[in-house]
Amino acid sequence: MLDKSFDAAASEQRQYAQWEADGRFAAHPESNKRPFSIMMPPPNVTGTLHAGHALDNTLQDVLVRWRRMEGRDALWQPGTDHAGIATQMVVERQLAKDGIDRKQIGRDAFIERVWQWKAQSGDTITRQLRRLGASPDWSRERFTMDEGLSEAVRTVFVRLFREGLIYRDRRLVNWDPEFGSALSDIEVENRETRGSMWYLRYPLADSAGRPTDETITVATTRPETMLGDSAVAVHPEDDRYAALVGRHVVLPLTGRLIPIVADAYSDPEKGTGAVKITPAHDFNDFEVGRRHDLPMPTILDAQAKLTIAEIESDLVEIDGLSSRDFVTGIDGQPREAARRAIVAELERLGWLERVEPHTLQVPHAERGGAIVEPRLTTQWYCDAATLAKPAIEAVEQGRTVFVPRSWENTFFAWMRDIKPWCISRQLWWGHRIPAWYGPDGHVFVALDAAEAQAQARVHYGTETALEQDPDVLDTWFSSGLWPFSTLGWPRKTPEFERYYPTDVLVTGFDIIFFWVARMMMFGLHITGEVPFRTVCMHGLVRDEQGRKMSKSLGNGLDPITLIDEFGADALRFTICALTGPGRDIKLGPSRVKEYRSFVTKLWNAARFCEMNAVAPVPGFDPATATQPISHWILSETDRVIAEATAALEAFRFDEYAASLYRFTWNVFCDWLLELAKPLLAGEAGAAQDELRAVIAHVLGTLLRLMQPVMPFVTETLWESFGFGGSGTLAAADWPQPGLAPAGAAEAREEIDWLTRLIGELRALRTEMGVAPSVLAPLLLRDAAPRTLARAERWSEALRRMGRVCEIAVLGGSLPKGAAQLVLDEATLVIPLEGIVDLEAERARLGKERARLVAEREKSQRKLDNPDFVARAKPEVVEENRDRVAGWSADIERLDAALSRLG
RNA sequence: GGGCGCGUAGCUCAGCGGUAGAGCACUGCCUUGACAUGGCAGGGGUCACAGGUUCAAACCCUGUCGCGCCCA
Repeated sequence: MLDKSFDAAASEQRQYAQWEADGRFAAHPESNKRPFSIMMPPPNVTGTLHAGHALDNTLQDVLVRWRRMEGRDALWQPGTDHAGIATQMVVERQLAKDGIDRKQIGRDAFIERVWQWKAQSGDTITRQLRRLGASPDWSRERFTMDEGLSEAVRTVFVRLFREGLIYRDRRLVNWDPEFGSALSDIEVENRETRGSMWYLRYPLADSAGRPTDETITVATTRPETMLGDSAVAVHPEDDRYAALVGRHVVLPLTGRLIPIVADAYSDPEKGTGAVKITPAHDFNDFEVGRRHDLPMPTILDAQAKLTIAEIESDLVEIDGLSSRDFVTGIDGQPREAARRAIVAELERLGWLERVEPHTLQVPHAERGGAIVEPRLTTQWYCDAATLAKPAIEAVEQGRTVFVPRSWENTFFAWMRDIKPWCISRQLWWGHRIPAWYGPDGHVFVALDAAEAQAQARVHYGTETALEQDPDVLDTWFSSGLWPFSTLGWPRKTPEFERYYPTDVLVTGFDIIFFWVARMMMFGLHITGEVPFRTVCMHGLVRDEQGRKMSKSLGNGLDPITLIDEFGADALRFTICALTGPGRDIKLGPSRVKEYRSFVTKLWNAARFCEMNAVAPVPGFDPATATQPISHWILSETDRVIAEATAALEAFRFDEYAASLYRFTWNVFCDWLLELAKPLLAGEAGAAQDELRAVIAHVLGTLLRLMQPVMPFVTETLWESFGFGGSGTLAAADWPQPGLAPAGAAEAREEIDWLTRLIGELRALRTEMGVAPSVLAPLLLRDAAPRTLARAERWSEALRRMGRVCEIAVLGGSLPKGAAQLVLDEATLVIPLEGIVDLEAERARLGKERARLVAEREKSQRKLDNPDFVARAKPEVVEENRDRVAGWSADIERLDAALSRLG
């Protein structure tokens, strides 16, 4: 006997353990089934499950569980990411609590600490994924810093280096001064910030290089960088400044002479139209500097402190304009302090013209939040533009398809304008770059130290000590290899042969650049094949008000709390129900609570079945069912199978959930079980046996359809009903339509008639204010023999659901105080003496008549339009003719009913 | 500034060329023997706005307004 309510917590623990013990999640590369593979986006190894993971993994789990039932050999590849910056930051903070700096303990000891931290917290998120019910093949779990995956990283690095697609370059890079590392473009987020626009006057120099009274005013948001200016740029077509191009200005504070150059980068509309050029501290200025071959002095160091080393020798003392003492005095100041000092000094000397409030975009490190500083350094780069071409083609040709398709535009836009990818990071935690340097700086790139040493021997002709590059690779470099490195590549493995390219990637659009693009580039270049055939993009999880979840708002949702409170099935179903194509979802406890009642509804429906001795009948064939109710529910079941399957095929998780919800609640519970009640409570016999067998069959089908989204409650019911042993629903067959036997169309019509009749009766009684306890006769007038037979057949259901006490044919005149209904060819008379008032009934029928007349008008107007009849599709015209005819007949019957009232 | 998306019932959203829908919320009735985590019935919408295409527009096109995101 089923408990009064579903105990989610107990079921979850037991079922999950059972599935794992039975190896239900395992891929079978040796099998001859058709493979189906999904790569789980690897979460941060030391992270915890957030709402975004819950969404992403629920969708993947639904797909995987469904495909397994379809008989595919499914590989859902799990694993975790070492998340270089994030993880190193966490461990550094831990050390900082004990007052330790990582440099004090050294690289090896620090890395040891990170591994310890990983060992301690590394399985948190995989445990949490289990709570969610996720069913990846845990036996194949991988970590980006596993030896195999690290070998893949080295192999790819060496290969790309040899192909010239990885190289070292000295150029401007995004620098995180707090962390002391380079970042890639996309790890920087621009935040709108209120700041100022400073207008600085620079004096023009005469031919001897001395300052004159003439000045040019430049506008800048970063006055402190003026010490590193190497030009002033004006637009080539800006008449105001045409005469000044080629002359020089004397840079205040430093006394250095810098040229005025013409460059289209300068926008005549902005500021004064003249802009200071600081090539070592601004990306646009860097390009201008390259075009005009300008010097590029660096004036901020790795900590973003002022450094004058590169300008010191050029400092010139000019009274009222520049001062060596001032400049040397602020050497080593943080950039903010340096700015204040420089602005104050310029103002004191009269070179600050004015200051205006100004909002600007300030680059911040995506992780950590430090203000990013452009900095001139030598880093390793990957030639992303070259790698992007085949990736773009693959999507253009549809070898990889985005769902929804519109994301392809975002992908194209970014890929077509991709910049060199800075892949080196000045961190300790990560894949160390497989490059070694000789004493003269010559670089040897090799799979390991021994191979590098061998190269050096050849190069130098003698044994020479080498030093490995201290830097590590961007984390996304290794995650870009995930679809094949997890399958054993670069070794030839059966897994790689079988599961690559993968079928689907499910991920949020926020990492389309970070991850999807990199996997496409690497996958195609390294293996020659796309990494996945379909990319299913979903949105972000927001809170119930639609706000982005953030630590600062404190509105983050903990999926585990939701699971504790409402059960994993409820959370999973909620996620599916809310996941429209590519749209953000608004999630919160109230939404999950809403859908928990659906889990409860299913449970109670099953309980009812159990109490009525509904149980699977071995060998039962639905095709042998004979009763209309059986035919009807089997054809409804066919429909839900088709709908659910089509929805999953189209990645429409919302439609999948909605079709299950509708069928379970509005068909199975509201009609099938209600109509079955009198039959189940009635005489035993073949009809009752058939009905029980059919209900059991439908319930079993329903459990199978729901297993992917609600694995726990369905598995529990599956076992209790004896559909199969414990934990076997996950391995059951996916239902196929075709259950309804011949004659189902007739049965559909009959049950449709019955439900319409009951609906009309209920509405009428409510409108008349008839208490449910009062039963009323149902008299049929002008009813066809078939209608009479149907009414007779369903008399008990009509009694219970329509509150009808007896059914009879009405030939003569209308009884006193009777209400009338028009249904198809028949008029139904419901005598309710003492309740129905003649005037009220007349008004009610009149209102109904008016409604039908209005409906008929709409269609008639169309038919009166010759263009409509001539041009509309014939079936549409026909449909409207039918409607008009139907309504006309109904109106006639209503008129008859009205005249009978007298 | 460029691109993408969204504006449909109080809320969350589906529908994307042929009679405006669902869930939740709301109102009324119902302690009927699966479920009050329930049942039954009901109210509620110039489908942001303005043009256009079409026999027919929430749906297609153009523009406007508002909101969001991404890229400069």
